[in-house]
Amino acid sequence: MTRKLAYRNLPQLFLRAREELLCHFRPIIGHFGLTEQQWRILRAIGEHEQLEPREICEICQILSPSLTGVLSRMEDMHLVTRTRMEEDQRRVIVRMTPKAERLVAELGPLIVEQYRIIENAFGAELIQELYELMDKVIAAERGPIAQVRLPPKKDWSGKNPP
Amino acid sequence: MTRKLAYRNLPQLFLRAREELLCHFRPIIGHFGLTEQQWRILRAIGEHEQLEPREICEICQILSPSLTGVLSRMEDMHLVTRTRMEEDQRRVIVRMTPKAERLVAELGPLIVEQYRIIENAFGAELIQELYELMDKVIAAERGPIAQVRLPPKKDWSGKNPP
DNA sequence: ATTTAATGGTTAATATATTAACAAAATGCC
DNA sequence: GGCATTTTGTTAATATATTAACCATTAAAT
Repeated sequence: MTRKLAYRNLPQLFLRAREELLCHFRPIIGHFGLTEQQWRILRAIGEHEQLEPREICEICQILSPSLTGVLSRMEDMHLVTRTRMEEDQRRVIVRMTPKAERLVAELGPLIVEQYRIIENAFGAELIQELYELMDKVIAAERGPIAQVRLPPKKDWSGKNPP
Repeated sequence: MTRKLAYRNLPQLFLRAREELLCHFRPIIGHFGLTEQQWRILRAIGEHEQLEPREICEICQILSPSLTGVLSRMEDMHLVTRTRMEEDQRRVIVRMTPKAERLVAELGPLIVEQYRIIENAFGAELIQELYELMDKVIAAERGPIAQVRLPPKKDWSGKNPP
């Protein structure tokens, strides 16, 4: 049990906590032939009627190059449509197809129900505290955070024996 | 702002919170030519001297098939060694190379320092609360959690027009 | 009116995530 | 001893993540 480093690792804990919850939703989403990201996107569009890719990126925490592929596949599945804007030929509008709306109408309530089950299991007050703390982490106004000074670069990843 | 669904989404918040922290470490890790997962693994081995793949999976929150590739690449980079156990030919021991130990010796303190900076920016008490809540989410003893009943499967992902 | 810089998306290359299927070694049982 | 079962890792196929480079369009500056 030699611990050479302090082992506190919040990002890691967030990942585990996320998985602790997600594992109860994954079966539902998968049952409908969707991936987690596809569902996140449908859900986001469902809440806003229509969105532009960069908005989806922000809401769903997906990077732009990644989103391109996801949307493309969802288009192939006839779940969303992408239409270029007239006034600004760079921008794009993403909308749900009727098919996707029917899907969300079936899937959505199951997710909500599963949330209720989890909230009961975890306890409402714990869930409440979590929301509050997450808000503090995410939405808080903080000045810019300093970066430690980095040493000059060496070639650590080189494929030559040490 | 039509919200057809309740929009509470804890897993999503965990993801954002994680990114809120991780973005301050990514530059450091990248500077040394490592990926986030590679660093997680080195750090884990650094704390335990040696680990078996399934232990790494559990500690680092990486699935087995994914780990196979990561370890393989780290082996190519001469950062870790994989040796099969004599007594049980299925199992494997993963260790750091001296090169990796030097890397950790340089990288580790920078991570710790960056943690201190972040802790200051976020406030020690917030960080403390986060650790406590995460423990409640992760380590808590809870009975099995029910799953909502799923409807019969339809072919939502089919590539035929609705 | 040009030139320049910024914006919104995409492509490319590599790394990781996810699910299913698989293979070999160990374990338990008869 | 022989066979079913479990355990540990891996392979395969597909989806997403990450960084860098790129391209077309628009906005800004001269």
